[in-house]
Amino acid sequence: MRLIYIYELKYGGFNSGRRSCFVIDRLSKKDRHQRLIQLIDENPFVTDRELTRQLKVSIQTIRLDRMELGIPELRERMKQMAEHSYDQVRSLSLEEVIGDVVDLQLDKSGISIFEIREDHVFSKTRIARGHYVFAQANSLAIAVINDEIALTSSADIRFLRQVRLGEKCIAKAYVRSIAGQKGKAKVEVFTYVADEMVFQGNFVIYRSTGE
Amino acid sequence: MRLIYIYELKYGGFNSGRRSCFVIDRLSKKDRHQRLIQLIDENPFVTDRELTRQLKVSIQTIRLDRMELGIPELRERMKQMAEHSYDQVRSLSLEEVIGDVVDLQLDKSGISIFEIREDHVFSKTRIARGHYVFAQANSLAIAVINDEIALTSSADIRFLRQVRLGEKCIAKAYVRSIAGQKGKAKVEVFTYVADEMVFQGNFVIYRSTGE
DNA sequence: TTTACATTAGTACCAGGTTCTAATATTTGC
DNA sequence: GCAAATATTAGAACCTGGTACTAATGTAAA
Repeated sequence: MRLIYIYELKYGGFNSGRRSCFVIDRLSKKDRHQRLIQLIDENPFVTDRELTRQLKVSIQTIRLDRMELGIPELRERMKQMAEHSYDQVRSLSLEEVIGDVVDLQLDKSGISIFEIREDHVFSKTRIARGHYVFAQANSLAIAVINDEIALTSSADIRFLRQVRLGEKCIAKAYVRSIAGQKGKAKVEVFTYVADEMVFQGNFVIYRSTGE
Repeated sequence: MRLIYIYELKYGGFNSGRRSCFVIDRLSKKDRHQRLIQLIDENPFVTDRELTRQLKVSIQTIRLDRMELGIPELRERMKQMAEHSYDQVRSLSLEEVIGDVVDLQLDKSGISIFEIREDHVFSKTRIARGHYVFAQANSLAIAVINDEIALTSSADIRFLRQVRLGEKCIAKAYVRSIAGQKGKAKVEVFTYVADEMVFQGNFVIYRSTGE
């Protein structure tokens, strides 16, 4: 009985004391979650310890909240940002000629080889960025056209399977139609890694002989 | 004397044993430093432990080397990269990546700017190579998808008019559908030079949340 | 009042280090 | 050939920013 009394006193005391605190400082779980998301969004470099100060709850609560919200720890957040920026910087320069043309029969067909290196992959997955595979095919499609000016007009492409670091892409282009003196040529390109087709594209190439 | 003798034996033994190791496995300090710089440059996410394997020296040596060369620890490197990219996203002026992302609303839309320079054009015509315009759009389509792994599955693209040296390409991406937890998202990208649309693409992006 | 949920506390453990001391290995100079 | 200088390795204590887990306690709803 006495214990209960003490508890009641405690409750009462804290209640009247805290209730105002509640209104001013503390938030409901939902609101705290919202605020947490906002704070991390504003500053992704914030530690749990700093969050406890701002939200006035224990560090365990912060961690439970992150768990529930699926927000990774600071280091993981930084890592993800770093990887992202690394990928961006990496994708810098597409070389002038992408792939080595090893065979070329103008207006008929061509073959080029392109090896996927560090620069061409996403650092996390080591899978080639699509535009490199595209660039190889696009360059070949243009090279195979025997014309002063040849430009890609449109393309319909499929990435059939991911290409990984170290793999050699062999692109084969076939001219399907040339369409007269001036106009559009259709070129089909298939890219293989070993026997496996990894990319297929139908290119429409604009061409104009003379000027 | 006996101790010295033992030492000499040891030296001799290790020498003849190690000398070959030296030639095959080990490098001089200078060479190791060069290699260390190279390795960290190639993959900034490498830990000291991984470096010990590659350079065949103890972890203490790696750490002394980093100290001498002023290379910070992995976490600090990641932090710097993260901060750099964070600053980049916040500020408008960026390096020449394949398009500078100036606005990004994940799973919604994004905008990137890419200026066509000498490197990006056919020297003869001064018209941009198609794959650069494609790369800008492709990178943006992937960046706009809020996912661990996002890869281009297929694309349907149109080059509406030639883009010339010095022109600024403004690509706008819109996520049209996300298709659940795992699967394919559709992203539409329009690239403009001033008011004129020069490129349009429909990308199907493969995405996989978690792993 | 009992039950369910929310919050807090505390412990052990981890990666990937720093900092320091100390021993040993190898090279260099004389 | 030997001492001094330099290079390498080993180990312990400590740090940050966490995870994973157990357990107690506070608070609201039935």
